[in-house]
Amino acid sequence: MRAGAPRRALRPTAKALPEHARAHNRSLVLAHLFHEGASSRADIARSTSLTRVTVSGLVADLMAEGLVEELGIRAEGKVGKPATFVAMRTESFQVVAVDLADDTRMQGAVVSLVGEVVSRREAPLDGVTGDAAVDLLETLCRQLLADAQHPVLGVGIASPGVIDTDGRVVAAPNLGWSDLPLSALFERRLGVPVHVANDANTRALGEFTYGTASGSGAIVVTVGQGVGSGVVVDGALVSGRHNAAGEIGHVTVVDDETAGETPYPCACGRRGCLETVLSVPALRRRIAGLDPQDSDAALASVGRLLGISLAPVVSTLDLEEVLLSGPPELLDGPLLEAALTTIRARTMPVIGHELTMRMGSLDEDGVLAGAAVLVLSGQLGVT
Amino acid sequence: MRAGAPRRALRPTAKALPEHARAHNRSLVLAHLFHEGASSRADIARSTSLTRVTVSGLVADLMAEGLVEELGIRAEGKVGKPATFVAMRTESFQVVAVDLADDTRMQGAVVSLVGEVVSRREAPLDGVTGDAAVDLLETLCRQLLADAQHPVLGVGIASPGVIDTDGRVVAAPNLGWSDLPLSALFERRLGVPVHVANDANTRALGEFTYGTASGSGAIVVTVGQGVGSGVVVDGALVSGRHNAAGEIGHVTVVDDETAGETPYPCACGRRGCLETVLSVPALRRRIAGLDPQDSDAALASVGRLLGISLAPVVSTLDLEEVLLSGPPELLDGPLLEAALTTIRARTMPVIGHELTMRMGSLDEDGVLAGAAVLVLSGQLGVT
DNA sequence: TCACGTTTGTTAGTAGAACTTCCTTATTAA
DNA sequence: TTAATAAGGAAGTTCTACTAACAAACGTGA
Repeated sequence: MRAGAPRRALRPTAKALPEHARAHNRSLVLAHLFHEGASSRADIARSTSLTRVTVSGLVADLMAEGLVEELGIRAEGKVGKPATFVAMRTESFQVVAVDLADDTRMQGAVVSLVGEVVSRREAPLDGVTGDAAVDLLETLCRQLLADAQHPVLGVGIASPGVIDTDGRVVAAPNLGWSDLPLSALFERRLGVPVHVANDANTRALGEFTYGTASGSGAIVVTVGQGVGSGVVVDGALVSGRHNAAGEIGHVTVVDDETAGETPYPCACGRRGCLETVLSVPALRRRIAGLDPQDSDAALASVGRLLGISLAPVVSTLDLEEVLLSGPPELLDGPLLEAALTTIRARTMPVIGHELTMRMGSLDEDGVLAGAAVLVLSGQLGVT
Repeated sequence: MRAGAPRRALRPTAKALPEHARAHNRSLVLAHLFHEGASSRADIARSTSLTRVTVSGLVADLMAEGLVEELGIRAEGKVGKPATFVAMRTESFQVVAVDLADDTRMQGAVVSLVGEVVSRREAPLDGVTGDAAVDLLETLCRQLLADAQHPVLGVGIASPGVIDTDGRVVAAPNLGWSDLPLSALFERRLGVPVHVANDANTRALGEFTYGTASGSGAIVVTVGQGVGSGVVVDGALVSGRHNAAGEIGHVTVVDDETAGETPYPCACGRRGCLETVLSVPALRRRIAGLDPQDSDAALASVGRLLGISLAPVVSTLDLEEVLLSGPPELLDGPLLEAALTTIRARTMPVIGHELTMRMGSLDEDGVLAGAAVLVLSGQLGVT
C-alpha cells in the first residue's frame, strides 16, 4: 500500500509548435546532404520519409538562403525523368575554430564545413590569463575572421575547463577564467554566432561527425597535458550536473594498496589521479630512459589502470566503443591493448567482448574539426 | 589539412509532423495534471507556455476520452472570473504491474495511477521456466485484469535480464527466456497495451516518478538476489548498445591483489564480480555470526568496493545522486556511508562533494510502481 | 518508331495545429 | 455602481505537411 505523490517530470519538456516541426525537417534535409553528399530531392524524400513536395519546399528555402545549390542532371541512365542533384554549398561557407587546450598557445584555424583546415594562426599565451587572455582570443578570432575567403557561419571555441550549455565558462583554471559568459560576450564583440564547449567534448564531437566513432554509445578519452573525455550515450553528448561530465582525469586509480604503483600528487591537490599516470608528461616520465621492453611493460601497466577505471563505465552504460586520442607512440600499442584486455576481463562477456577500443581517427586537428561541428550543429542543426 | 568525409549523423532522427506536436502538447498537459494535481486551464497554459485556447482544446479532447474531468470552481477568492479546476481521473483507471525479479514467485498487483498498490496476487514459480513460465505469467495477468475495478490502461512487466526497447526479452536466464517478444505476444493474448522493461531500470523509473530522485543525473543500484542498476543521464534512462545498460553486477571489484578480499566465483563464470560481495545472499554470508562491530566493518568493506567501482561512473557522468535500493538493515548504514566516503575520496571535489547518496525512497513495491510508470509513460507520455 | 511504364519535380487543394484578437462571464476593489 | 482583473471561448489567420493529379523526360519493348 505504499505510495508517494508524484514529484516531478523526468525531463522538463517545452511546447511544440508547427514551426518547430519545420525547423526539424529542415535540419533533416541539411543533415542528409551533409552526410550523404549530393542527392536528388527524391533521394532526400526517401531517406527522410518526407514527401517529395515537402522536400522541394524545404530545398527551395535552403537555396534562397544560399546554403544549398543545384548541381545539374544526374548522369547515370535509369528509366524515368533524370534527377537534379542538389548539394550543400560546403565550399561557400567557412567556420572559425579555436583550440585552447594547449598551455602555451592558442591555436586557431579557418575550417571548411567538412572539417578541413584551410588556414591557421597561433597566438602564444606567454602566461597571460584572465581578461588579457580574453583580449588575446578576441584578436585571434578577428584575424581568423579576416582570413576567411567565404562567409563565416560562426566561431567555435574549444576550451579546457567546465563550460555550461550556454557557452559560459564556469571554470577554466589554466586560463584564469571563472564564470565568464564567453559565448554571449564574443557574439556581441564579433557580431557572429559563437559556440563554446569543453575541449574533450569537442574532440568527441569531431570524432563522431568526421571520424569513425559510432553514435550509440562511446567514450573518447583525450590524453594531453591532462586527461579528459567526452561521452556519448544514446546518441547525445552527456553534459552532467555541473557540466563536468567526462572529467575522468581526476578519478583515483592508484592508492597505497595498488600493487607496483605509488600514488603521486596531482595538480588537483589529491593523490593517485588517473592524470598522474596517463597524461603525456606522466607517460614520458614513466618511460624515460627505459629500454623498449621495460617501456612497453610500463605503458601496459598504465593501460591496466585505465582499463580498471573504465570497466565500470563501459559496463554501466553498455558502451560500444572506447576511443583514445593523443600521441600514438605512447597510446597506440601496449597501453591500448592492456586497457582493452583489462576492460574485457572485468566486464560481462556480452558487453566487453563486442567492445571495440582503438585510437581516434582524427589527429591533432580533431579539436578544430569538432569546433566546426559546434557551429554546424548550433547554426544548422547538423550533427 | 586533415579531413574526413562526414560519416553519419550522431542521432538518427525521424521526421516531424504537426500531429506529433499535438501529441507532445497533449502529453505536456497530462504531465502537468499528473505532477501538479488539479489546476485550471489557465494554470496549465501558464505552466506549459501554451495559450489558453490551445489548452482548452486539448483539455476538451482529454475530457472526451475520459482521462480528465472538471472538478468545479476554485474556492479561493481572487479577482477575476473564478477558475474551473480540471484534473486527471487517476482514480478511474488502473494499471496491472508485475515484478519478475524474485526467483521464487511472480509478484503482481493492480496499481493506481499514482503508484498505490490496490490489490495483489502472487504466483509461485516452482522452478518453471520457458513457455510454462510464460503461461504462468499470462494467467497471473488475466487474474489481475479481472481484479481491477476500473478500466486498465495497460500491463507493465518488470523482468530481470536484457530487454530491448520494443519489449522483447533478449535474454532472461532465470526464467529460461531468450529472444522472446513478450510485449507483442501479450498484447495479442491480453488485448491491452503491454510494456516490458528490465527490473532495475523499472525501479529507477519508479524512484524518479514517485520517489525523490532528481532527473538530471542519477544511478539507482538495486541489491537483491543479484545487483543491477538503472541510470538516468540528462533526464533520460540509458539503454545502451545491447540494452544492457546498468548491468553493474558483473563488474570485477575483487582480484588477487585486492587487500583483505578473496575473489569468489560468480554465477557468470568469472570471479570477483560486484555481485559476489554486494548481493543480499553474499552480504548475509559475509556478516553471518559476526558481532555488531565486526559486522559493521564487514559491510563497510563492501561499501568501499562499491564506491571504488562507482567513482569512475559518477565522475564520468557528473552524476547528482546515487540511490541504493534493497534491505535497509544491510545497506543503510556502514555500507552506504563507506561507499559515499570512498566515492568522495576518489573523485574531484566539485563532483563528489555535492553528490548525495542515500536509500531509495520506495520500498519493495518500488518495482511495481515503476511498472505502472512504464504504462503511464508508454500510453500517455507521462513521466 | 512509337506506345507504355517509370521516375522526377511541381501545382492545387485539404486537413491539422497553434496563434492572435475579440468577446462574454464572473468576481473583487474602490 | 463602476472599474479592473481573470477565465474561458469563438472566429479568423498563419503555418505545416499531406494527398492527388499532372507534365516532363527518359528507357523499354513490340
